[in-house]
Amino acid sequence: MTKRKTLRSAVAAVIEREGRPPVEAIRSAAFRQFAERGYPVVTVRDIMKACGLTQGALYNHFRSKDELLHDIITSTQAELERICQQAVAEAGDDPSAKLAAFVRAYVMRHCRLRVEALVANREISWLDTSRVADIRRSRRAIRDVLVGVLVQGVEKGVFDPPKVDGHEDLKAIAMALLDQCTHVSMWYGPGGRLAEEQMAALYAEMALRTVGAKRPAG
Amino acid sequence: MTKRKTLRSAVAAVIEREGRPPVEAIRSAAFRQFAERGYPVVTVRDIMKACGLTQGALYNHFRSKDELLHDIITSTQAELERICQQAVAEAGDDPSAKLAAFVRAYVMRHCRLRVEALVANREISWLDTSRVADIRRSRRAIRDVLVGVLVQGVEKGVFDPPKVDGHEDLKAIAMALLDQCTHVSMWYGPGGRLAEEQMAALYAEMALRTVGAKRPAG
DNA sequence: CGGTCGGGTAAACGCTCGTTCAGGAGCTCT
DNA sequence: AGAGCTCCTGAACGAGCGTTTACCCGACCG
Repeated sequence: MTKRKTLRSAVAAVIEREGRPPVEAIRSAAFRQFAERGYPVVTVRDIMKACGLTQGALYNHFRSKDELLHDIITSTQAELERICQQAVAEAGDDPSAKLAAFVRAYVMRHCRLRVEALVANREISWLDTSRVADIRRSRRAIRDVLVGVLVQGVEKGVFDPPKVDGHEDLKAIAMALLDQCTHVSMWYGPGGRLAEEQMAALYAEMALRTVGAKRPAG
Repeated sequence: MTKRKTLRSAVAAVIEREGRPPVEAIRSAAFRQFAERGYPVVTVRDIMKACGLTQGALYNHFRSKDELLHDIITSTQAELERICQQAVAEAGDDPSAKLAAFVRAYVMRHCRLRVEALVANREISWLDTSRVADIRRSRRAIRDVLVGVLVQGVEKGVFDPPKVDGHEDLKAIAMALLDQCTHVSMWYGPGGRLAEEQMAALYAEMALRTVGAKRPAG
């Protein structure tokens, strides 16, 4: 009936132990190790040992160590881009609601998928230049979503952002907000005092204050 | 009279070309390259070629590549710690003035000494654990200066920071502010629209808004 | 003016890296 | 049952790393 003990190949052993096929196990082990120690010092042997295979087996699933990194970063980054756009799109017309939704989604994701976010943000530079361009484009897209919200808020008169010498620099403000939210993944841990939702709420509030959002009441 | 042409050794050649002794030239070349490409992928040969010497000469000045990194990071970090403490100390008694002074000094430094700040913030993890402890201690010290200012502001009733579920988490807010200010060094460049002083002013204003500082007028 | 010595050179060492490849084990299909 | 396919093993390869070493030059001192 059961096919438990009939599976005895190396790949079946991985599935039994990890509950998923080797490709997934490799991706996950790589994520963890890249996050903990950094791409250049994690060896192919390290990754494969962590999922109970030998070095050579990597090359049945990825063309190179570089492609492995590119693969896990792009999937994470694309998902993040999708989440941010969706959050803004679903938040209605109010710029404050859009900003809050954006920040909440962004922070939630960076708390919940800490490891993935950390790798995607810290390890791009090891990719070769053509691959790194992809990721930078996606980052710029996310930044532009945020800038769009800020512009709209200013035009509608519901944001009153800081000015330097009489002019706003919304791009700089957007960068500051993104830096703040992104690097939550560097220090937030499940041991912290605040839950993910509380972090998201705190950061949304800080963002609204930063841009000078006029409050519904008070 | 002049001793110009009498200096013809390799060390003298470095001084003539770089205007400083080899130790300094090595430190500076290492800074630049670590910032651009990251500690693990910059080789000893790279660094020494950049200042016109051969690999072996490094070991007349530093015990190892690791010690070189430790040396340049600790000096930068100690200076930053000093600057932050001094800024707060000289700002008088008003928490808002202290916060603004802290942020201004911190951001100014991260704009002006972009490269140094970038290395000190990004490359610690490659040091061995006993050395990394030093740096973390210094970072914590800086954070605690900021937390101190926030606590004082709240006690005096001049700050009204965001609350989650009725409680403030000043440490989280301090981390958010520091993340924001620190990562200026990742994207700020002399080509940007804002000068260093303008960046500092912008970030100080954002910080004051974030903590809900009551304004002197209005 | 010859000895001393700091600080350079260039070759070599041992090691580990990413990657390749010949060989083999187990699954599926007829 | 056996061919064929997928996928893993484990040894091997060449390159590049940080570091050590033997040697040497030029400046300084009595």
